[in-house]
Amino acid sequence: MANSSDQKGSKRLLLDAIRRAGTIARIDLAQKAELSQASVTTLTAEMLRMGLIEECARAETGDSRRGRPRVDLKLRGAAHVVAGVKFANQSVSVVLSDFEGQILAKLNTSLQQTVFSPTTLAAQIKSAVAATAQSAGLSMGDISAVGVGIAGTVDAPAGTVHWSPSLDQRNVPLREVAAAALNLPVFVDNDANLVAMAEQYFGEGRNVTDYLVITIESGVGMGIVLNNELYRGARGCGAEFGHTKVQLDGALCRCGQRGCLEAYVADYALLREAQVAQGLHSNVDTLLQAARDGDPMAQSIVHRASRMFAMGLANLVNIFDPQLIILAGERMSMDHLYAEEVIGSIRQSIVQVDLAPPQIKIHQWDDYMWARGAAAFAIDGVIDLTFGTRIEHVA
Amino acid sequence: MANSSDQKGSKRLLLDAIRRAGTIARIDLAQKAELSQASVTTLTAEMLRMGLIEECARAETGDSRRGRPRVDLKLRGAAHVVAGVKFANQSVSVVLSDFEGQILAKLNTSLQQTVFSPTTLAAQIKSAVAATAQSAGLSMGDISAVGVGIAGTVDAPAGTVHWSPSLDQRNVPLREVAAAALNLPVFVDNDANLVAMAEQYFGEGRNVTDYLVITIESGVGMGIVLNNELYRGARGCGAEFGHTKVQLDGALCRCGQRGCLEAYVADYALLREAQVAQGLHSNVDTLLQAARDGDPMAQSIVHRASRMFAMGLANLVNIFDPQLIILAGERMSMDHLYAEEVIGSIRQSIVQVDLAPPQIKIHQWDDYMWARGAAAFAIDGVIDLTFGTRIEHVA
DNA sequence: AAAAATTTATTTGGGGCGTAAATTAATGTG
DNA sequence: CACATTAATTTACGCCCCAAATAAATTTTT
Repeated sequence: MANSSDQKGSKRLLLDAIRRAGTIARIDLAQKAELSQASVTTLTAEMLRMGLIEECARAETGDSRRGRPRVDLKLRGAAHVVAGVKFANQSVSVVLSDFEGQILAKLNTSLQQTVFSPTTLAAQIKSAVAATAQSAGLSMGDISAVGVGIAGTVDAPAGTVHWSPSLDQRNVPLREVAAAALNLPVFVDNDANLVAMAEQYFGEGRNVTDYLVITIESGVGMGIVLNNELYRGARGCGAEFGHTKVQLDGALCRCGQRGCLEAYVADYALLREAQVAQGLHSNVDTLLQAARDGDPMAQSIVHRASRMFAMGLANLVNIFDPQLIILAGERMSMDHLYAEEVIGSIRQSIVQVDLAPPQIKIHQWDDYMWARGAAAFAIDGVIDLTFGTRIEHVA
Repeated sequence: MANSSDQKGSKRLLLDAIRRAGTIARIDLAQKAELSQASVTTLTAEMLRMGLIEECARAETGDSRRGRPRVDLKLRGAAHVVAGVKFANQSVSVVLSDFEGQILAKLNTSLQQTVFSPTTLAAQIKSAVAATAQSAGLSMGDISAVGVGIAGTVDAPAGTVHWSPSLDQRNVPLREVAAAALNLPVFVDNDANLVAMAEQYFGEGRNVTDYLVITIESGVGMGIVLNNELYRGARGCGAEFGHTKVQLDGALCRCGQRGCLEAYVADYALLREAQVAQGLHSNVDTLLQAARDGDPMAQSIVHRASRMFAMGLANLVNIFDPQLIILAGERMSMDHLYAEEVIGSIRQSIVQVDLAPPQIKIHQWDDYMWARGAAAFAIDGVIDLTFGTRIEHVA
């Protein structure tokens, strides 16, 4: 009975510490990972041999300490190339990343349909990845793993998609299907979790153990990282922040229920109000501009959305007491929700204690935020495969 | 650099498994704990020698299997006596428990004041524990550890109380103070967490890894257990479910803010409405009785409280997607919040997926629920001390 | 009743992992 | 150049857990 996944393994621990630090000397690594210098030497030597990390010249800081100089270690970018795929409603975006997280290529492809069968969806992923690889002068054979993010409820450990707006079937074993099509290891997760991964690997979550990541796309998503690990809930359908209720019998939501946060802050919610109010403002940008220009109706719409959003966030603080909340967005059209006013409002709605309230950081990403998260997920998977901490399901 | 607390240790793992199972044979233990039979033999032998567990005759179930019969193991009750203390507004309740969780004695003492200095509070604890011990024919010397639960914000790992309604100072190192007074190891935690511990050790949480425990006393409390461990948040002031907002600019709460769940479902909230409505119903019981008797005003008050409560719980499900939610209460006066109607309402307000929704269990405890939780906390602490996984802070 | 089969528990020998302490390496200082 | 200092490596060892072999205790078969 091999204890398959309960121990992360010290190598994994060190690799994570190196990634978080960027570059770090062995002696500091020993301290951070709470291992002896001897173990660090042994384990890093092995990882050097495996090509996962490399030594690098120490940056020329005027650190004229005497004694044997430290030698910094860093991840070896060339160790692996992974692809991150975000499957959205209208498009597929792909990022090719090296092992350090450096982006080698990006590509966004628009889709002709919105709903696919599992095999055609896998084929879409394959062709998108192949095209991206080609643009970087690489072939599929150069890629070590593919991370796929998709909206819906996903059982990530199992690799199955219980339901997704992009799939015409339920309970699809997407990891197997895609792995067979691509002939590569594939890792699948809910798209909100991807952003949390992106923050953990490349963003604001690098040196924090417990945090929440909130995203606003067309809906409102959340990723929960506790004790450095993604929290997924019992059925893999937790973190549905967008459908927490902020008003009894409130506004009608896309999900069919009433009073969901999403029904107050999402694009469609703002536009719904805008139409009633004036019959104009066909898109969110013009609505927001009107609010900025002093239109009272527009201001009222935006103001209520902000307050509802602040209330939802304050509830999260009261429940989780996280170190940090990251508001991750790709569009500035949502900046009314990320304003200082909102953050101030949150501060006033949380339980007051002596201690400083959680940090709230706004992290603006580009359009490839999700795909980068998928790439992070793929890197994570590659490491697991390398150290045998995850069972592979590849054809 | 001893890695102090990152590994739970296999002995601890086995002990927990034995506790959860009640009685269990070694071979099943090996499977549950994912250890080899060899390790189970070795480790249980050691724990038998330490007196923590004991073999017991197999219950006479008609299991006429052939082969060497299994020998069940169980916790050895006599291994330790611990005290659990719940410090409430008007009273101190104490439970003396053996290592199995069997209650040896209980005692409730009413208090003359509500606010104490740290040393007098510690003295109160000491005299209450001593009196309870005496009633069971025991002395302080027979007690291995004391768990203390207190309202307020508590940093349990550090043993400090940042703020409590029972203390006249802030940031009190209550563990040290009480340990010095009692000359025993003391463990302090927030009272809401105690109930979660009680459920984990003696209640509905025994065979569940991820669950929430909701309590209603004068306020609304929550304990979060994730991955078999109490989640405490970054500052130790999370899980403030009672102060999550369910209504923008809603009813005024004791905490000074508006729209808190507590301001809709707590005793004082119901009575506030009752007064406005009719000027009668001086206590919750008569109000509830009036509602049952068909009084429309009373029904309206109770109905709204139920709906708000359901909304709050549904939000928790949407956020955590737990396996189980336990509604733990000591009084039936709150049964309107625990009714089937509420549970049905929750089911309708959560994100709908194919999978079965989380279980919701109602667990009615007696008045000593909190003190039993404190005892569970003390047992946990004793085990940590025994296996050296926690640093002791005793005088 | 003895032998065989079956199931559980223990013993044995060994391997992996990480450590403390000693050693080696590489630098600055006087 | 000796010496102090700091970092990294090597060495020897201990702990923990496991697979396999063995022992123990029972039922079934003959």
